[in-house]
Amino acid sequence: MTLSTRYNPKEIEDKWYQHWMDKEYFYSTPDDREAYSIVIPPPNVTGMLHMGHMLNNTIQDILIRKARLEGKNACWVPGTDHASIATEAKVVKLLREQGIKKSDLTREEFMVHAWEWKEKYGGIILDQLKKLGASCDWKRTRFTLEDSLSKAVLEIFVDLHKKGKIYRGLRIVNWDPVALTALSNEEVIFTEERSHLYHVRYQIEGTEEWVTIATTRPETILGDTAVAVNPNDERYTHLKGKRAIIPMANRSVPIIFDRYVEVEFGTGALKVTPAHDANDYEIGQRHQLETVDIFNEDGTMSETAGFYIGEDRFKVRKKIVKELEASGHIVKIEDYNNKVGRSERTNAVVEPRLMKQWFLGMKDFAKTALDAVDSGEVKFYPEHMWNMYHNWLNEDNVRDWCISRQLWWGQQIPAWYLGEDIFVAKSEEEALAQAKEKTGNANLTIADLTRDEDVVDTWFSSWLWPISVFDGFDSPEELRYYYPTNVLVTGWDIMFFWVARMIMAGYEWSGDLLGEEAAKNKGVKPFHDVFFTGMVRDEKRRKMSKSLGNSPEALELIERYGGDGVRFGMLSSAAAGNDIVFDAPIDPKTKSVLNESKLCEQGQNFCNKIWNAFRMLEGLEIMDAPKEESTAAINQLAGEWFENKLQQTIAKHEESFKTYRLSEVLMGLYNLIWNDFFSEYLEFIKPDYQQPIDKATYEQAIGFFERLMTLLHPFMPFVTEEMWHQLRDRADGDDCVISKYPVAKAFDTAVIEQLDAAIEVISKIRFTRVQNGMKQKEALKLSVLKSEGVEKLLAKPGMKEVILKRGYLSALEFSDTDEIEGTIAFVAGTDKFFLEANIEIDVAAEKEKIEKDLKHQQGFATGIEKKLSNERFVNNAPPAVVDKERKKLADAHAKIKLLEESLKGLG
RNA sequence: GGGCGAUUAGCUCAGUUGGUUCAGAGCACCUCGUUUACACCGAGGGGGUCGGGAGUUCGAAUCUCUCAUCGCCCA
Repeated sequence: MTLSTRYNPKEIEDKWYQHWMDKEYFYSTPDDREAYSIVIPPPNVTGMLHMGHMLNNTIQDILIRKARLEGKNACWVPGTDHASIATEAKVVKLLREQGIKKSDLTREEFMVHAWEWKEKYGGIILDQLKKLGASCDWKRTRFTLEDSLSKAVLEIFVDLHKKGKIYRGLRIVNWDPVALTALSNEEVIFTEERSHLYHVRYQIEGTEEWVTIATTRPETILGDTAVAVNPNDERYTHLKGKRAIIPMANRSVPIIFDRYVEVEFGTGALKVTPAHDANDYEIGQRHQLETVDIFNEDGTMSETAGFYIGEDRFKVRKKIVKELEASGHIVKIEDYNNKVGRSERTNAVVEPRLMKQWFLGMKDFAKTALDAVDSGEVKFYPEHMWNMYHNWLNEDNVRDWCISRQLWWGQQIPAWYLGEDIFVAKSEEEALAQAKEKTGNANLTIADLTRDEDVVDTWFSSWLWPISVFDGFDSPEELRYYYPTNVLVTGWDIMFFWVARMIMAGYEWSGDLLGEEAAKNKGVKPFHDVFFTGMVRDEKRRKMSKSLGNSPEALELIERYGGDGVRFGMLSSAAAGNDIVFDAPIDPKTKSVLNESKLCEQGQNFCNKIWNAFRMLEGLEIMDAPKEESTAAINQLAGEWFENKLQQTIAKHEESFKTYRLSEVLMGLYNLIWNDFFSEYLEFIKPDYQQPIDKATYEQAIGFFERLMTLLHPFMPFVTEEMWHQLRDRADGDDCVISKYPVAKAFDTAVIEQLDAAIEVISKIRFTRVQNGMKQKEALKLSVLKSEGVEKLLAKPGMKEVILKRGYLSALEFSDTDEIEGTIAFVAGTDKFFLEANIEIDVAAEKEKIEKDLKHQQGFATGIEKKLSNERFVNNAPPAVVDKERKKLADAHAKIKLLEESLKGLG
């Protein structure tokens, strides 16, 4: 059978993924083995695979596959997040297209539509992950809104309420006038936007005097209930006890003195609108001000405003400014950049509104979450992420979490109202029982109670994810086995939304759920390590996102370069934790991103190289024993050398894995496989054209190849599985995905160095040939000036033979003289070699080259001499370092001597 | 305003506790090479005073300070 010269990932990748699924290799149940568990950061159920997902999930897959190869019980739990706001918006939109208004539906009817949508379109992303090779335990696929997870949400809501941590309060909240729901602080994105600072004058009541305030939001004037100045501001002290008249509304409001007001800002006088600004609200609280809410929920002016009722706030701003200008109230208008908060989901400008909402007190939680990381129980990679985390969670910054959302797609808050009373309970029955007890009225029915219409924030379910995916709230068995999970791999952008909160939840509940003993033995944290991946950015360093259109299509990339190629590309650009600039170029003509990537191409080329190296091996004829002793010696030497290189690499990679330096491991394997194994080892053992190879060497090569495939498997699962099966006839179930990961063994650097020295000689021979326009493969004689070192080196069996073979030499001889007619000399290591040259030697050019080298060596030697003559260096530096310097100097001197002699020889 | 990170070859980035020629990788570039596993290839090469300045040290890409530029988080 002849194999194509091209590796074709398409059918191969699908074939093996199906095979792994059929064999249920990704399926995990608790057993005697050590568990290695990862929970996926659940992508939005509405989501499509993007570059961030690919990076994130490739990393998780690498870790989980490696654990599996190491014989651990690897369990990667997949799933999706119900994403209240995003999904509800999608469903509402779809219904609108069908002519159905959400407001015409009951909650129950809406939920039926929403679930239909979810079943039909949701979770496409999980299938996309399969294309990438993700080895999730698909039987465990979870959804944050499924029954058992929702049940857990209600339970912990009730629990936290009992503990007094959840409360319902009247606060200024972030209101999204498009999604028509409150948001948490984390869901508001502040960006600087160009706007204006309006200076507006208010008349002092009963006088002809005016006070000028500065505001960016003149439309809120109608909700003003005071004018505030700083008590230390001498400009305004005379206004004590006076009142100001609000333009248009013609209401009179007090002039108050509050230290919050910045004297330097604007005019030093501030209009106070307690209903529409968090700071103003606090001022209002301090001075018992009235709050006047002038907006409807959709951001239009309300009846209370009294003007422009029903018109949008931003249109009204313009109209009011015009009106104020006409009435002479505008003193001046300045250009001004201010921070505008927009809803993360709808991009609507968030309106601060005074509302009753449910909150979770964060003080204690924040401390728990801080301690977990401070104490080192939970480790962050990269470490500096701790700073951001710490900054957010410190007492001054952390604020209570608004957890209620005015939506339907989510877990409905388990609170029932009867008059002024609130009953929080897991079920209606319990709530009713509570109500009966409280009121003493045994005749109450559930119809007398009104359930809270709101749902909880999506993150209020996802913070339980590491516990709830193992059904930890129902039974401890799986939790005791898989929890704490080994590592969480996620982008740092959801550090506060999710990571910090999972830590809080872990410490809050898992202790009780695990039971005392298990909690003590295993710990209650949700994960040991958090590996924060960087954001994937485009050429201009913008975050890749669908809305910007700057992200290549993930599936297109896989289609083009194969899953392995894309995995390689993602990872090779992603050093631990740093943001990555992905190389997908932008078409200058269309301005749209091209689904191309040099890095992925490199990965694809790597697959092809592996494939072709195998084709060479596969095409060899095999004989029992080598015909010649020299061949046997070379093969023996090559095998020894590569075995040691391999062990050296494995050991190094173990260290890198510990700190999640995965791209380092991948590049290491790339070099080991391509350079050391293919370019050196295989070339050493490759027999002459159409000659057979001996069985032992062939077996050894296949053995190396096989181990390399296991090592590479976590990174490039498809090509390695394919090669695994090409390399040998395999019994059923003998698959690379479950092969045995090599354990690092001792290695001998001396063995590595010796052959490396020979490789240097070979390389110099080639260089000499290229420099002098000589043929690469013309058999030439090489001589070497006798030295102790080179004699010892060449005495090693196979060493001389390997130089002869790879240098295309006719002979390799020792010489006693340091000048040989008709040769070109070069220095390798500290030895001088003479390559036969059947050409006219350009003496001048040769001299120039030697002089250049000589100059370099002399400079190098001078540097070291200076160092060594410095007493403080010799006395203070560790002896090993000094010795190395001495050795370096001796080598340099030896080289200088050889070069000088060569120069002399040339005349 | 508070905090974090970055600045190394034309480009994208590695460089772990300061010490093996440590200044590196990939891509790009240049020269040569094709009946020999692979041109998605092979052999060889050029290219950076590690953002500027100062300091600590026997020794600094690495530590400290400072300036500059860029990016980000929080207010």
